[in-house]
Amino acid sequence: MSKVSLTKISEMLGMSKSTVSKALNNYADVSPSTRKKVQDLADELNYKPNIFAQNLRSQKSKIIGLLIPEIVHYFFSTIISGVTETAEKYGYSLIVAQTKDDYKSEIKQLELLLDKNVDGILLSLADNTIQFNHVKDVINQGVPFVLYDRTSKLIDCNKVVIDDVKAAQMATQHLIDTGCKKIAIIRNQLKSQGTIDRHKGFKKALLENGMVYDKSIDFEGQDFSFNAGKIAGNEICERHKDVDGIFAVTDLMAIGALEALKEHNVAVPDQVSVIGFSNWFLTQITTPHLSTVDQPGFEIGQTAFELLYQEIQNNKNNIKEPSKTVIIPTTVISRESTK
Amino acid sequence: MSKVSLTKISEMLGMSKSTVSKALNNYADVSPSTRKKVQDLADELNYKPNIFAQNLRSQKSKIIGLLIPEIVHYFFSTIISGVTETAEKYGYSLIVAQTKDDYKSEIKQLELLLDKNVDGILLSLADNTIQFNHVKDVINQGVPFVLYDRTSKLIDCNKVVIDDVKAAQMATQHLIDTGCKKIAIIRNQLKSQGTIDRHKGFKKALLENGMVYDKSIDFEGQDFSFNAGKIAGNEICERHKDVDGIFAVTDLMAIGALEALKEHNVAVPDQVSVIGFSNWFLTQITTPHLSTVDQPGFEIGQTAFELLYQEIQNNKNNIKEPSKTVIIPTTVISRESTK
DNA sequence: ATTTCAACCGAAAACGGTTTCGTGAAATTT
DNA sequence: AAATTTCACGAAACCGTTTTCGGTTGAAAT
Repeated sequence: MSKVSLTKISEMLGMSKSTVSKALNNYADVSPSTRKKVQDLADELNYKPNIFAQNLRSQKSKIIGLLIPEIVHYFFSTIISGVTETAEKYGYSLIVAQTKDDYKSEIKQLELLLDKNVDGILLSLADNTIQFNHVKDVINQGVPFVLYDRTSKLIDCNKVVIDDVKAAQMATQHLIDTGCKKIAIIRNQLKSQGTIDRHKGFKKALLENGMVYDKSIDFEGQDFSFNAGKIAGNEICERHKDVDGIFAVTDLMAIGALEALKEHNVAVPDQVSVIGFSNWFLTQITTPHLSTVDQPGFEIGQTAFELLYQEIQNNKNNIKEPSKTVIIPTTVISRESTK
Repeated sequence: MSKVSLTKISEMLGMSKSTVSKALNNYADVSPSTRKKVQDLADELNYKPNIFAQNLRSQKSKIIGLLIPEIVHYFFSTIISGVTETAEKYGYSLIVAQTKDDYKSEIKQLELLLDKNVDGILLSLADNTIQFNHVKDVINQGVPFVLYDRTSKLIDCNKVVIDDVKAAQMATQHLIDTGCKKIAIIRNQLKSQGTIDRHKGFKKALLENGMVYDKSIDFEGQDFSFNAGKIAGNEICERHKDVDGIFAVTDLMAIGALEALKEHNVAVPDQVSVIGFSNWFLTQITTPHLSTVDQPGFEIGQTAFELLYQEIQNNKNNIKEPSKTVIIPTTVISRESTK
């Protein structure tokens, strides 16, 4: 245990704990000689200030909360990684918890973080969160708060996101640029903002290139799983042989489609091109390697923390800035599944 | 802010803070009527005890530290998930940090956690950690501590692991049972204990089945990546056409080998069977689906926390138990890449 | 009428730092 | 030599809770 306290040091040296504290914290009003005496003894005894006492005094913990929909998920784990690394640079630690993509759990986890008195909170909304009083409450309490990735226009706070519309548009454009004439989309239900926006971007790209949006090759799965992608892929092989390009709103669906094409002996990309979304690790090890849109989780995490840190500083200095939204750029990554 | 403190409540009610505290904490020596008055006002004002003060008093934070070699990693993210869920049940939160599989960083992160006064630490050793004074120091300081997954016999503490020897033996046995006569192993250098043990298990299975260990089909890659697996797979296709089974010590290597076999038009599993190790998510979406050994991260995380919790309780009650090692069972998962 | 004993409450110490403010001595300025 | 400033330090309040240890009641037992 760190049994050695400030008080003990002060007693050993025969001075007051005020002086000892000031000596260690580089206050001006302590002479060089006593400063040295104090620091030497502190070093010798391997003194570490008791962080609980410091927290109580400062009402700060130097810990922030990171709330994640789903930890076991490539994209979100890169976000954890980005946040931890950046937080560490600023001397902050991270409490990580997951909402399991559930509204109720989100409320509960938020509550738990508040109970811990974290200095700030980073949140990506659960899929089925459509009411926001719980997060507005947190913000109104003055807790520094930023939303990342899954956000809502109904919440006024700092945000860091990607432009899903634009990213999907670019992905579709990539298919068009490489010669696709009839492009299908594979997606889940139009519930989450991400899916809605990607769908929008897809249609926008078609429109801008004078192509028609054909509802019969707009495939809606039950979720965004491998299987949902495979089912859609099968449909395409069996009933829509004229399709020569597929945009899937997640890599997993794209890979499912890839599997279906393979089983139907359809050559990728010669007969059909496929592009996914997110640039998960596994896109690099499929055959063929999957073209996709890079959704830079590390950078999103990094920026999210930096925004939060700014807010913490502003709070301390009593300045109030208007909320801003940072858009992290995405890029199309062209691999073997497109020409 | 939670501006309302115990002291304020006591002033409003005209009683001492001792009484208020006791009323809220269900002490016996407070009359039902005052207890009710206190609780009612506390509810009305939405009183939350200041956790910094509680921490200072109890010298506990109800936070534990989880040190991970690499966050962006399927296996380790399942561990985070298992630990958080279990910790939550016991009212604990989790600080997560990564060592990037580096000895120096491990020392530093351990130091940071101690500075935060966490109630306990969970660690999986970095690959290049071969000296253990830093962790022995932590243990000697009396901080509850358990090692998970990557451990060392040179450290005396609670551990939770899998039996790599046995798991590898079972994987190899599965190949033998499904008719393989000449089995290659693909692995990285024999440095980490995990690899050493899996290699050992592989040879043990051969021995017990009266098969010879052939050094020429023991492939050592530079790391355990997809590419290393693919390189070995190419070697097998080009120079060892009699091989009819492959055991790779990681799923990633197995998938690399799968890719090489595909490119050489070798049928899996008809000509060559392949089995990996870990049961990463991606083994379910390769073609063919990869047989593998399930390494249950969630359960490892769960057990690791429970051991730590036990240790925290024992510490509190001043009882000292001998260290124990819990072995989490693994199972062979037979999919399409083996017969 | 005195002792006994619950039941109920509060004063105060403790946890371990930080920070304000005051004070005496020394150094400097008039 | 007197007035002023600087320097170095300490006393004490403070952060908000928990917990020990008495003390004051009123009722029951002697």
